[in-house]
Amino acid sequence: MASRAERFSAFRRALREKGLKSTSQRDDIARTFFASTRHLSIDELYQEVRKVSPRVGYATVYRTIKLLKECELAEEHHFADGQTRYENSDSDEDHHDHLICDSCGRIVEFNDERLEDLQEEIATSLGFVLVSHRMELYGICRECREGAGKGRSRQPG
Amino acid sequence: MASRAERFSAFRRALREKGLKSTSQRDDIARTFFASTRHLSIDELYQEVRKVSPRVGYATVYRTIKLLKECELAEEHHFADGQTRYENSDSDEDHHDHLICDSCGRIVEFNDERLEDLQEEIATSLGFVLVSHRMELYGICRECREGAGKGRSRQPG
DNA sequence: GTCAGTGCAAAAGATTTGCATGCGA
DNA sequence: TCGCATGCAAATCTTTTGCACTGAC
Repeated sequence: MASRAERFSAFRRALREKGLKSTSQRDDIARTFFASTRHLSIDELYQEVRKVSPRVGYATVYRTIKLLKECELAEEHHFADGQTRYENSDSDEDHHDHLICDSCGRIVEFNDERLEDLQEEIATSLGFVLVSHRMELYGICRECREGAGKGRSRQPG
Repeated sequence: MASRAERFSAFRRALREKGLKSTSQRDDIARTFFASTRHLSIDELYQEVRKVSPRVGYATVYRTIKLLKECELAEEHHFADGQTRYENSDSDEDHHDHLICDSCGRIVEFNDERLEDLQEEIATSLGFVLVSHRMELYGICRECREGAGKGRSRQPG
């Protein structure tokens, strides 16, 4: 798993290769994004970045997260709550899926090779060549069941 | 699998039970929706309904599809293309997932018990009680591969 | 006759875009 | 210097809401 610093370098390198400029806004946004381990919404990222650099606009955050997606450093998720969220992704790392608590919003990542194999098999049997997939499990986590649903209150991360 | 007529009756019955009125607009929208086997976007549904009843507004379509969801007669999907689509659902029928062609947009439904079992097992092992899940596979269908990607052009159904 | 339902337009929320200005290479 | 990047505001796009009028019960 690449460190924050390595990802940040990868971003600068990617910009250079694309002939794009490094700017203080892009740096601040990328650094803030890489520093988070949560699944950030644009608004959360914007609020965080504003703490460091109070003049950045929404548009720049949108434009920069788009660049991060293109560099495969950010992964976009549309979970059931409707909010678009972005996650630090890492091509070195194995693919993972998400298990989300319907009560507190907690997001747990998991990886299961059997699942991946089964998906491949299903796609093939239907005549498809599998390119990607999306899978989310929704349920109630142990803390919420034991605390009668009063776990953390909807703070996905 | 319930027939169109049975679903339509189920809808009228559900409205009555909720103390809501049956109106010609609701009837037209529901009938149009039940007549489709595709995964309709709001706009597609709206266009179809307008052929039958040219004065219905978007708002009524939105409001009616919301009712259909509450009655569990419509299922909402947010596929990767960003468009919200609605599918005829049927509680008599087994749950199914979707396999979507990245090239032509074709949507194939499938069901695999092993997948369901595996999901249950994964959720349990992480301390969750599984409530629901969402799973979509993306790939390239045989027709698009053989036709060099020139299959049907982005007409999900 | 009543009150929920409808159509329209306006509002709201998320994202994108146009444009004058700023700043990195 | 030159042109891409930025910030702002306006434009889009999707979905929801307010309101006066209509129509189902």
